[in-house]
Amino acid sequence: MTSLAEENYLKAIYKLQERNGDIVTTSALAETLQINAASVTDFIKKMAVKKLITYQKSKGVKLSEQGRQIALSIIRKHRLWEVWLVNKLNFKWDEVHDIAEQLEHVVSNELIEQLDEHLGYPKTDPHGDLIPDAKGRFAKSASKPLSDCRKGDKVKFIGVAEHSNSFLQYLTKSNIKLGDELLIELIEDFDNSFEVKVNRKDRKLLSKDVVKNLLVVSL
Amino acid sequence: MTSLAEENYLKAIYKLQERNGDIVTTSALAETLQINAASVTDFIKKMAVKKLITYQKSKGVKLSEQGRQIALSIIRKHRLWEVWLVNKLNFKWDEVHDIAEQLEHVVSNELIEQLDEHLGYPKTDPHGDLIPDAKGRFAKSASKPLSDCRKGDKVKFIGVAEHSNSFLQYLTKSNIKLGDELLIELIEDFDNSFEVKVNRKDRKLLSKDVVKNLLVVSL
DNA sequence: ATATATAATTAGGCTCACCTAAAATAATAT
DNA sequence: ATATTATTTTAGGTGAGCCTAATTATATAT
Repeated sequence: MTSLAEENYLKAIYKLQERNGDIVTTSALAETLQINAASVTDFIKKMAVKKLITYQKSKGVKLSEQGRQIALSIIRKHRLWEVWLVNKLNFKWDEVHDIAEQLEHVVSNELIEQLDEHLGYPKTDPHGDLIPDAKGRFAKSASKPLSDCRKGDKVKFIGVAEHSNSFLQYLTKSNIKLGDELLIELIEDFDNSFEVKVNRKDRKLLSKDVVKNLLVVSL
Repeated sequence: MTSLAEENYLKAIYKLQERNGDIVTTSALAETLQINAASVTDFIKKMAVKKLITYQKSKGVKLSEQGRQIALSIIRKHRLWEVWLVNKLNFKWDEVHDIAEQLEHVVSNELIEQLDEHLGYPKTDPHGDLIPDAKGRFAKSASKPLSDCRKGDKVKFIGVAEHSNSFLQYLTKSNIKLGDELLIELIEDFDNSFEVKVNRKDRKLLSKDVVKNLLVVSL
């Protein structure tokens, strides 16, 4: 049985591995988990004994295959619960994270498979993140940041690279939603801001910090 | 903030108070929580300091008003989740308890109120138990055990006094469901078993142990 | 009323998941 | 290459929630 703390460590390690490459440092873990580095050292030693991770002293940690599977199952649960909260309970996409953080630790395979069915086997969560299947597999998305696109490109907005409430609320306020079509009309040389046409209607000005966090696919 | 352990103690005390009268003994709590009596003594002293209960040394505990409210909110959550599991996720009434025991500890008022709405504000859970409202109030049901009825009585089966899987499964197997009409055709003197007609169709023989756990209202 | 049995409490300990402060190691700057 | 800085680990400690064994209090039987 894996404890709540272990699950949170595994999830954090998984996300840091995705983002910052292979090996995860003690301090990075301490920062994301908001836990003292000394405590992290302590804990990862125990996790290594349990073969949830591999640990090289003073270098950092990596998920074992077993650890990766557990991390993915938690991510699966988290994202399915988020879909439920938004699609069935009418929550907004910036309101679901904290609740899903609690729900993701509920243990029952039947529950999660029934939930998946109830939701119609969604492929993505409300932020466009892919939902792994029961075996921890998911298709790699071909998305890239809008900031990597060129003037004239026509793309579809399918995900966010930044999940903070302030960013999500900014998009809501700006009426930019997953699935919207974006046409790049101009890229301002000076500040790398983008002028885009949304759904062939509204013209919007998006700052550099915004465009790098919008994930899109070519149309 | 009340911890997981505190919530479980409060719920256990509430149920024991309902069942066995006002004051709850250390040993009764230890038994229901499957925790050593010495640990219970320890814990209830701390709960008394927090004013969740009143505690008289060597006599037992009672819920404070605050403790009662928390207990009721957990029971509310538990029962709403059970309704969800049965009505929306197709679980059977004997499969939901353990999952609801986990879900009941998720903290979010918005969540539980949205869930309530999503379910159409149910009054009872899948076992016929009443669901308290957000303020911890619920109507007192007029139900009584079938064993208190007489020959010739026509009643409706609306709840169970015993929630064990084996009992619930027995009822399922016997095709006896909440809402069924029961007509008492005969009460056997020797062993207090009942012969009843279910929904004006099937004649069923029910042992003493069964009839005392079927809760009914007169029709 | 006293002996016996049952229940509750006290005392001392344990594990988990955290902490701070100090020491050791690794990375960076001169 | 050495000094400085940053990171990681070690050592020792804490509170929550449990444990066993021993003691004290309460209930029951004679």
